[in-house]
Amino acid sequence: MGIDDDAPNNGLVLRLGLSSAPSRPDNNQTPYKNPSFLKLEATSFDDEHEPSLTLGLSGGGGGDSFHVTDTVTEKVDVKPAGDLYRQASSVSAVSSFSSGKAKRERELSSEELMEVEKRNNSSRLSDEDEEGVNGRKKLRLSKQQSALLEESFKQHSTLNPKQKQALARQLNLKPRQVEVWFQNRRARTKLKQTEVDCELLKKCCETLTDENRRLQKEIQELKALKLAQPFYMHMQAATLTVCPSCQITSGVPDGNGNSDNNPFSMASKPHHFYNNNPLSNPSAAC
DNA sequence: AACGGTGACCCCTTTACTTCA
DNA sequence: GCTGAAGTAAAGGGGTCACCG
Repeated sequence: MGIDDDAPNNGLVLRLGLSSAPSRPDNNQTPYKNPSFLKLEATSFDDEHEPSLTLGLSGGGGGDSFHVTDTVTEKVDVKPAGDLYRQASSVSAVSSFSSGKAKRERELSSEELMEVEKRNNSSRLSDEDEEGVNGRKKLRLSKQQSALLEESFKQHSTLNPKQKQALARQLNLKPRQVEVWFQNRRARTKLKQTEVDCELLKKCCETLTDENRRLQKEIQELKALKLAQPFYMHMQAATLTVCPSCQITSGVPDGNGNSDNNPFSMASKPHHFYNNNPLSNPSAAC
């Protein structure tokens, strides 16, 4: 991609970058696996290629992308942002002890079980337990409990065992319940973030599509102008470089092949945006 | 040192219950 | 009162990592 010396001078490259990999919560050992951060980049066109824009939701192994091609036909290819970090692993290598129940029982240490049993004699859990052992009863957390959990979640989105135990004691819940609540809470947070990202991408897509349309129009105009006045265009290019879309003017060529000074040098030095919000730069080119 | 088993923890998906319009 | 949607607690399955023998 890009423009070299023998390429037509009207090749333009437009890039827009957004890549904010979020940092992992402090008290977790495993590497951060959240794939949902945005990366928008790269459009190019010249005489041989149709204008195109590509929007990507990057970080998941390259699988997630919007692709917008052409100003007329817009192809949108969206794959769900699944956890590709895990999808690559084997189909099924399940331990013989990994059945659900065994797993659950395993997760409750004997200490916890005793504690739970004690609590069941006196707490609201036992009050709501009357449906029977097999029935899946739905606990509704009290406002106080929810508030405390929320407060705790604000401080750290994951819990270490001590924190979990303490919180469970404080809330009069099973440690497992606290754990599950945090899991669900993290999931909700992630879902919300995904929705926000999705909206952001939609807006970016619209912006870039508009930009693409506009630039294509400019190309057509420049082509027409070049055909009509080839000599004039040559002189103009040799002395002055003007970004047609934003009217930024660079200096005259220095003879060193410095891209900054080449006529219509946008391709070799495109306007990049490194901040985290492409919407703060409504014009993708400028 | 390499390896397999195990426990702990996490995430994702699904299920089932509750609440509310 | 019934119903469907939304919210959410819990279950189940599968993955990673650390530890141990």
